[in-house]
Amino acid sequence: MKRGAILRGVMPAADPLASIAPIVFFGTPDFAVPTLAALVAAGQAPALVVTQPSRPVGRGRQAQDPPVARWAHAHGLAVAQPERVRTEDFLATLRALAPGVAVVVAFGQIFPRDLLALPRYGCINLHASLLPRWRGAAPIQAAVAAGEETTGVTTMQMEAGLDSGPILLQDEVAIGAAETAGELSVRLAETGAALVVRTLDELARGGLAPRPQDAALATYAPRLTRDSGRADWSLAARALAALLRAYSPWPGLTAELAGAPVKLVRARVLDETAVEEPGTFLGLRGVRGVPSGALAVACGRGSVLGVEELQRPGRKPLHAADFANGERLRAGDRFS
RNA sequence: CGCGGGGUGGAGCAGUCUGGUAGCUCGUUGGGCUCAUAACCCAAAGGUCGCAGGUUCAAAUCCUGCCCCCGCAA
Repeated sequence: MKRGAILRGVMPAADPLASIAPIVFFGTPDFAVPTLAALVAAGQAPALVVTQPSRPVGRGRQAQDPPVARWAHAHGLAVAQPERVRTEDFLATLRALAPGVAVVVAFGQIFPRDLLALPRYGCINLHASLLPRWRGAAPIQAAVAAGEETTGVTTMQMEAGLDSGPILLQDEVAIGAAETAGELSVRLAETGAALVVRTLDELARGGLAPRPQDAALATYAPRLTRDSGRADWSLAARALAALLRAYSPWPGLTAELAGAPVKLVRARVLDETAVEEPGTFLGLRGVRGVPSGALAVACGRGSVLGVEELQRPGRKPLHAADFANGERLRAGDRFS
């Protein structure tokens, strides 16, 4: 083929993408899958997919491969699942590949300097925020929790600091008024996948102009923990609603009622005011578009939250009216 | 054999420990009342108590096995 082209006097332009090959992909959860798929679709299938080892997951008994591992296996890609990437063994494996670039998306392990310097074009990370805003492990949740209306995705050149590397490309994404972090994450993963493909393309053509981050504008989004989600009723209903969306589906926002935990599954700000103590149940309210209504609960500064769906541990999520019936809720009962 | 909760009229629950054929809050249907309401009053329909076996004069309740649902293990 090549030869034929030359004979016809048409020098094939060297494929620019060849210069950054081979690609090594690092990623683990669902968020990383669209990027991997996009690379393959763009004809830039990684020579190696690195992902976390299988771990026991779910109610069932068995260890399960992380989503990226499953996808890679299903599509015949080479997969490595090192317990730790910072071992000499693993670095040697990588060196043997002589990667042009590493693409890192929600991998879950910190890269040692040796690894950062290993690929000829370095390591490129997809981060789910508009850096320098929301560096760290939970950028999507942080943006939603802060009640922001816009966030985005960033590709950056990785360096030793946490999400501090020079910005390559960014794409803005609007946050829906009722959108949960889980839902937003799905959209950002898609947007990010396209951005990564574009980034690699421009990298290969030499068209990227890395912009250093303004560290003064940086904010941090620490990893959420299981008990991040305690409902604080002294907060304004608007803040509580934002937190609820941010902590959905994990870790969830939990309150206490009658001495036992209740998870708040869905809620909205109600257009009314209350003089009762924060946490006081005010009654069942009709809400347009919500057949089962909402439990009105007093929050900070007289605001009122309408809880539309809630769940007791070990039970399935219930709509407001069902919950109120089953629990024999009466106005004046207190959440805490 | 990772830990734990649960399956009772259409919905959500109580009753199970201390066996004696089923109750609560809703919904549904019919009627009444009201300017009006996820308001109120009256009446009615609707249940093989997850499945199978066992113990017993008698099982939702005790014993055995099985099926299904869900929470937590970042």
